[in-house]
Amino acid sequence: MIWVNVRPALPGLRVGVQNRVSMTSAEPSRQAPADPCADCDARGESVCNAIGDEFLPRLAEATQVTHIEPGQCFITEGEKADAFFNITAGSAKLYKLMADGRRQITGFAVRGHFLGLAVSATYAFSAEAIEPVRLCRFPRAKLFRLLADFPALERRLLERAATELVAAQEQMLLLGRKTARERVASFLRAQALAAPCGRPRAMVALPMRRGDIADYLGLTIETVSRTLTRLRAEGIIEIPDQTRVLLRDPARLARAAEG
Amino acid sequence: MIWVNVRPALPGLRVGVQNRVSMTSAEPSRQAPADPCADCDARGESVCNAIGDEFLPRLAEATQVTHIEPGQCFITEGEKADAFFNITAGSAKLYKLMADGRRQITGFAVRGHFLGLAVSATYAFSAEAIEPVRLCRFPRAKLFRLLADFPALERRLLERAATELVAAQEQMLLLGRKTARERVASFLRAQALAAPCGRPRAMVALPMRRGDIADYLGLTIETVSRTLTRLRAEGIIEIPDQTRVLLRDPARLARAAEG
DNA sequence: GCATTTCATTGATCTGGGTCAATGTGCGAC
DNA sequence: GTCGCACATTGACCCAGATCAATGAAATGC
Repeated sequence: MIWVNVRPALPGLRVGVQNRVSMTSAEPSRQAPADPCADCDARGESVCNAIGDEFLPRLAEATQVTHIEPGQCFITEGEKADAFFNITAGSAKLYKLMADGRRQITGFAVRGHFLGLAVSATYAFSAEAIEPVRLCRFPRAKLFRLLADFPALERRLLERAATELVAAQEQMLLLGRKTARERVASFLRAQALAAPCGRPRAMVALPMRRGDIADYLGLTIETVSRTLTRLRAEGIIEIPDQTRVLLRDPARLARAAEG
Repeated sequence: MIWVNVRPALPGLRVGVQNRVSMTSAEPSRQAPADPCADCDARGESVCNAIGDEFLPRLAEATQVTHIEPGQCFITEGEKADAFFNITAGSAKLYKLMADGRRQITGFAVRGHFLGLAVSATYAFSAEAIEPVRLCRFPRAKLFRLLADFPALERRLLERAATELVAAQEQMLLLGRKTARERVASFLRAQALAAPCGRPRAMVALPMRRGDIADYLGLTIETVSRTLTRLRAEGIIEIPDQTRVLLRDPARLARAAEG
């Protein structure tokens, strides 16, 4: 039994940190603003917006802006959890591995996602960039100090955690009880809704590989592919290219996602 | 395709609330203590222990002690989420249902478990007592006032949510990628560890039905039963009666839970 | 006591989705 | 261009676990 949809690439590859705060000169410039948090285009979607504008320097002091290339791993399951992350651009996959290589992707993270909430001393999952990722790295101690000083931030994190728990329960239902067709249909619907920008869209971006979708839905690459082909044959979706799907008939897709 | 391991019983049955605080007379008695929180035998395992002894009257004022009989439902998916719950005795199952009756149990809750963290206006899951449950019911508004006044409580809830998220990810791995044998073995191990009292025990209590285990592990009753029988035949476990399992060979059970 | 109900176990058979294998289909390098 | 590589798709076949069907084994009622 071989379930490995992972390519043999570089697990746990570590990535250089680019600390914009300390690198920045006194006068702001277009490339490297004096205060990365003030100019942050992900502030609207991020938990950090619980911190008022007047305290942005304090926030900026606690974080480091980092860039991750596709395929690179920036969190490794089992390693010491010494930092938290807020994704401000790009997309990543979060996953757990078994000893024999079986993989379960537990979620995809996009702009505004906060990672690393684990209480434990070590990370419970790994995270790898799909598209180029820009993220803010918060050393553990600094984040805790922020949490102590800004109760609103803690409240925001609690809300996030609760939302993720609800999503996790929905995913358990999918993995435990849905058919392959229902899983793929549910996934397409969820991706349409979860798009970083606003309301549901007919054109869904799928930056991840088929193998990633398979490992997220508890299926094989072949079943994902066949199911997409069948949905297309039924006129429910179109597949202009490998990374995009057009939802032609959202109502029938919704029905396909349930019984 | 029929997956329904639910018996046709009374969904959404509501339960009378016994408010001990207001019912209690001025002088404490053995049956109905003046301050239920001061005498709470679940305080050690509960989030409320973030609130110092000196504020226990305030805590007691915010909650109602309630008793739920086995089979009765005290949270119903989709209903208005107007309260939170802390279980102080007994055990319950948490689950999501599909329109055709397919059910996924997302977890079992025992003493110390805090339920209802959903941000949304409605509950994302249902909860039904397995053994007689005693719980503290916190009206939404009162809990929020507590949270505002006791940051330590909020921190505790955040820790709980993070822990549950980690457990949910582990369960996704189980549901998405493990074989029936691995699932049952993982479940038995987890139950041995999650016992309300202290460290792992060889004798594991299984108060839930086989159908509940099946709906938790994404299997059928028959597969759960056959798998338990096989583990017994191999000398890994003993099954003195339907509600208990003795782990004879924890090491081999651990191996059975992985590859 | 016996009848009834509920739940668990066991066996026989079936099937959705996994496995194995071959065939597209870009896309970057040269 | 065309070679090579990485993915995705498609087809043939198989098997773990679901389904269907009895049969045990406790618990409850009368």
